[in-house]
Formats: sequence, structure tokens, C-alpha cells
Amino acid sequence: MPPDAARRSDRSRLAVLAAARDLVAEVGYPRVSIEAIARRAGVGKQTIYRWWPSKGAVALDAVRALSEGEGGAITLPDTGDLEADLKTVLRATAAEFTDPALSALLRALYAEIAVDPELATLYREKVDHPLTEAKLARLRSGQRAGQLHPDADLALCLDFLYAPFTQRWLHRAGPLDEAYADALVEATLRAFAPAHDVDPRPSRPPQADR
Amino acid sequence: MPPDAARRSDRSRLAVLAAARDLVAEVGYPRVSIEAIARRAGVGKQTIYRWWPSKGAVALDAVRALSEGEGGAITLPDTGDLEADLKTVLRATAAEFTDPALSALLRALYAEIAVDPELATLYREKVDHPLTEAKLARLRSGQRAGQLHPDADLALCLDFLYAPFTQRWLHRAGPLDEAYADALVEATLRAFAPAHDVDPRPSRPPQADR
DNA sequence: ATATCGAGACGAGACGGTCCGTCTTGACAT
DNA sequence: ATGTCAAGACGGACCGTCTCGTCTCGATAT
Repeated sequence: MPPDAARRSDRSRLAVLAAARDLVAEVGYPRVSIEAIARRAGVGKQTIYRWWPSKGAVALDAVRALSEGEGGAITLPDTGDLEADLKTVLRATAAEFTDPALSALLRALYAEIAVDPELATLYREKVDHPLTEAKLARLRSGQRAGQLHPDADLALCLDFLYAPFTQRWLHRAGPLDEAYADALVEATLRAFAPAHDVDPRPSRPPQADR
Repeated sequence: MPPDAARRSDRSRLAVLAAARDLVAEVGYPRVSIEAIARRAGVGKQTIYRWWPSKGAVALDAVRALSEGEGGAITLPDTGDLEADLKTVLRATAAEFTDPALSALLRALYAEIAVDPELATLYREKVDHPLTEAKLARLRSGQRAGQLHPDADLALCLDFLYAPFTQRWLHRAGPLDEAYADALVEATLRAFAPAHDVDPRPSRPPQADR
């Protein structure tokens, strides 16, 4: 007996997501209780338990609400220069990861996902998959333009672009600056370059090794 | 007034880590309470609170206890064939990520790390850094053998090898099989290959040159 | 050498608080 | 009439702190 979604109060829904967003930013996700969200939102506890299965699910929706001003389908910039476009997008991602409200929520979401398989599935379907499709589209466009090898594994290419970036941010292993973004894009394109695009190594990042 | 480490009961320490390991495997990390760990370990609650600042810190030590049969310094295989060695190591990592007890603990640890900066620092120092050093050493050896570009950014190279692997596992985005491990190694080596080791696509084992 | 003693970690668990997830109530909307 | 809503009561679990009495030490006194 699922609740009747048609009669759902949008007012309460938004109040819950906003309260969750603010509380997570203020006291940190682990110290946010569902009771506190309800209090802050001016909402009955049951209203939260009726519509969300877990605190993590609320976090997921709060993330979606924050990063979804776009409304319709997501489209990445396509100026014809794949390398430049990817650097632009990666820098934008860095900015999102740096935004306090969004980043606190995203950290919480990744934490719950690591430990909650059902939430992970929800995340993949509702957040990751649409984004991945948009990114893949841009890579395919670059591939058609001869900027990637015709046989390149584009999914793997995406992993190379985003996984190191996300991990560095999650582990706080280093700054998400333009140097790192650029190095990531350049090395990835090197790995998936078309056959005879032989241009030797450009510069090496400053602190390479000791 | 930190407690006197010299008088610490090793018996209790090990019992706590074992109890944590077992409980996490049995009921899942979020449902493991410190009280339950103490009960299972036959240990006073205070003994846990005395030596660990949080449940996540216990998880970190439990992971260390599990993956630290090695004792001394970590060394990666070095047969002279970098590509083969990296595939070997990545497959071993996949096996660790598949082991039920270790993987449940590791998921918990990554979840806490995402949200707890202090624990993240501890993780980087005690777990990640030593491992990274060992991996870097192997890459340097390959670099000296001419299997990597002399100016290659080895830290970035490591990110390429491991971050996509870890993320795929964390997000349950796909199987951690040999095909993925091999593709990861091949594409990474392509990105950091020495200058004129042309012959792009279908990767071929590097010929030992010297 | 042996006995005494104090410090501190130990197992056990009491304690007040918080939060969990469920359930009940009465108001309100459709 | 039905179902969501805000509000909050409810028993139970767990939190983190604390107080017990026991035990193992090393230092000192005999």
C-alpha cells in the first residue's frame, strides 16, 4: 500500500529537502537526525517516513534538488574542441565539489551509497546514469570529429576523467585545481587518442615526485 | 591525559577488532553499535571509548588488522614486465574487494572517511600513504626500465590505475573482472608510455629494452 | 628477596539524553 | 469518506559519561 503520490504536499516535500540541506551544512551529516529535519521543516515525522525510506534517500533527493536547476536534459558544451570542453566541464565539476552546501550533501550521499546497496542503485539510476549519458554523448561527438580513436572505450574514458577527480575530493588527497583537471584531461586524451596523433609529452606537473 | 599505551591489553584490543569485523559482516556496518561490539568482545564499553575516538576509527584498525598479515614493508611484484605486474596487482586488489569480511569493512571505512575529515587524515597516513609509496616504487622501477615516459607524472598514473577501480566497486557500477583490470592497465600505460613506443590501439606487451 | 602500595587499565553496568520507527489524534483537503 | 497533514506520545536502542570493584603492574620499603 504505497501512499498516494497525487495527494502529496509539494510544500512539505520542498521544506524537508531544504531543511536537510541546511542542517547538513550546519552540523554535518552524521549529526543530522530525521527528527531534526522534521522540526526544522515544520513537518510531521511521519511525513518523512511516508515518502523516504532512509536518511540517505532524503540526502539523494536533496542533492537532486540542488543540482537540478537545469530542468530538462543535460547537455555538455560542444565547441568542437574536445580537450577544451572537457577542461571546462571538469572545472565546473570542481566548483560544485567546492560549494559548501552541495559538497556536504554529496559527501553524505557517497557515504551512504558505499554502505547501502539499494540507495546505490537509486543513485545510479537517478543521478549517475543521466549524467553519464550526457558525457558519453560529448565523447561520441569528439570521436566522430576524429579527436578520439574510433575504437576507444568511451565508458572507460569517462572513468579516467572522473574517478580520480572524485576520489581526490572524497579522500581530501589534494586540491581540485585547474592543474589537476588539465592533467587529467590531457593524460586521458593521450590514452584514447586516434592512431597517429603523435605529439610528445608536454610539461610535467610541478610536484611530480621526489 | 592520554591513556598509558604501555599498559594496554592486547587481548582486549584484538577482541574488539575481531568483534567489529564479525558484526559488520553479519548485520552490516550501520547496524553495528559500539555497545554491541563491547558485548561481543567481552569488553567494557569504556575500553573502546578509551582507545578509539569513533566507530569509524575502530573500522580503520579492523581493516588494518585484516590486511596486514604482511608485517614489514609492502613490496609489489617486479618481474621486469610492468604491464604484467600491474595486472597481477590489480587482480589481487579485486580479490580483496570481493572478500566478504574485508569488503564490508572497507565500505564502512570509505563511508566514514567521506564524512569525517579527521578519520580521512588517519586513513591517508596509516593506510593509503604506505601503499602509495610501494606502488610508486614499482612505477619508478618501470620508468627506469623505459616502460614509462621519463617525465610521466607517476602519482597521476596511480590515480588512473586505482581510482576507477575503486569507484566501480564502491558504486557497484560493474564487475571487478580481469577484463576491466586489464583495460585499465593498458589504457593507463598508453597515456604514460615513453615517447616513441607507437603502435596505438590493440595493446601489446612491451618488449624489454635496455 | 619479599611484602606493600599506588596508579591505571580492566569488565560490568547504571545513568540521563537523544533518536529511532511506529502509532494515535484531530485538522484539513479533495 | 478517504488519505495526507502537523504534532507528538510511546517503548526501545544506543549514545557517551560515570562510577564501581578487580586485576596487573612497577616502584618502594622492609
